[in-house]
Amino acid sequence: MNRPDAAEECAERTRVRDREATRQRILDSARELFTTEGYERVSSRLIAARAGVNVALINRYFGAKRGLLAEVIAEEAVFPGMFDGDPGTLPRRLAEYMVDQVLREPSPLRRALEQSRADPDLQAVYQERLRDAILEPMARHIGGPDARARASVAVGVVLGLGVLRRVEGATALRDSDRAALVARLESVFVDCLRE
Amino acid sequence: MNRPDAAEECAERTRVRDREATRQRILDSARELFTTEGYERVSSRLIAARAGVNVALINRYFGAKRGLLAEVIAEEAVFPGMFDGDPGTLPRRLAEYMVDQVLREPSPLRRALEQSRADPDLQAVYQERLRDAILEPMARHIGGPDARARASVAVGVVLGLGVLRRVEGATALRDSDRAALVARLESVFVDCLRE
DNA sequence: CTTGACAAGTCAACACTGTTTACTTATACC
DNA sequence: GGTATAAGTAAACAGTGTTGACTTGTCAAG
Repeated sequence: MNRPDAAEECAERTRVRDREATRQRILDSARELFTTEGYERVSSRLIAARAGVNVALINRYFGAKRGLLAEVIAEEAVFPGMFDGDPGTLPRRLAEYMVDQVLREPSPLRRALEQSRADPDLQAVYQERLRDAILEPMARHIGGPDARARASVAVGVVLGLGVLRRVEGATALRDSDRAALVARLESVFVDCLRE
Repeated sequence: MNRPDAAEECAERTRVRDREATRQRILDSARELFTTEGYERVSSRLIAARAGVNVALINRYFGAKRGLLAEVIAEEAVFPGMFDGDPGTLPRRLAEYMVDQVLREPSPLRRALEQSRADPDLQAVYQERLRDAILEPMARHIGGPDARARASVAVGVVLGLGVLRRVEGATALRDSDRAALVARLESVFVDCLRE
């Protein structure tokens, strides 16, 4: 049916049986769909169809649909380069990062991932990511006493503004003066992080 | 089968056909299950079974499952009495509220509802609730220029600490000194809200 | 070159979800 | 007392994630 001629299948020969290539196809399809549609809106069958593979391969290669999301999350960078510079300028850099994330549309993947936090099975994935990629690096970066507690408050602000932007749109913040908002957030982060 | 005798059914007579009572039974069952299990973990059929009614009645009375959650959310108070007192003491009261919400286990319903934010169809419900029950009251309460923007930042902090507590457990914050944490958050909220 | 083993890929089913439609039945009013 | 109307029911629909048995391509050893 879909193979009208055995000789014609050379046109399909670009896709030989290749575990790694197939895995990557699925992963690419998932990332694209999660990005544009969000985790819960995308079905396994759609991901598989878009990747041109069989549905069962998702579970074969990733255990389950959530394994796909876990992998997509794992390969996404958070706060790129934020914890490298001078710790004294971290509040300012955080403030600018937040404003530029709040004011402009957030990255589609970030948006999709934030929409996918409810899946109970994903809780562990998010927890690990939050701790290892954000909380701990920030705590190490600022140093001093109670570094983790101080970092936690700052991270709380970051997360909260993200939620506000997603749920309510953060319209009031997007309409306000950028410099004033950066200054306000900077002093907020200073309070969060000071010893 | 479940009616072995027509005369015996008088034992079941406590439940006559009563629209309002049935509606309430479903609502109670849903609130209890959403509270203990979370929205997505609870199926319509389970809610109906627990309420002792037919599944189809959920859609008859609430349109859809999400209508049930919307109603549960609507009847739940948020920030009780927070926007009544002196606006000058709002940062302190917010800080204490957050610490006592972060340190102790949050109300099960609040926890369940926070876990249910991913459902795309619920977005509008949460948005309306956030604006009408939190953002606008707080903006009115603090007054002054850019009240909505200032309130938005404070609400962002509130939301973020909730997310942090739910995802990561906010262990570092729960282990830190209560008075110090209240003081830190108070100054954070002062920064958020000051003109 | 042929054969066999193993991995890659497929298919159909399972158990579940929320929702709808057509149906039955109890209640209250004329 | 009969009947319209609402309350309640049963069964199906279309969809989900997931699984196990199956087929088939690939590659190495005989």
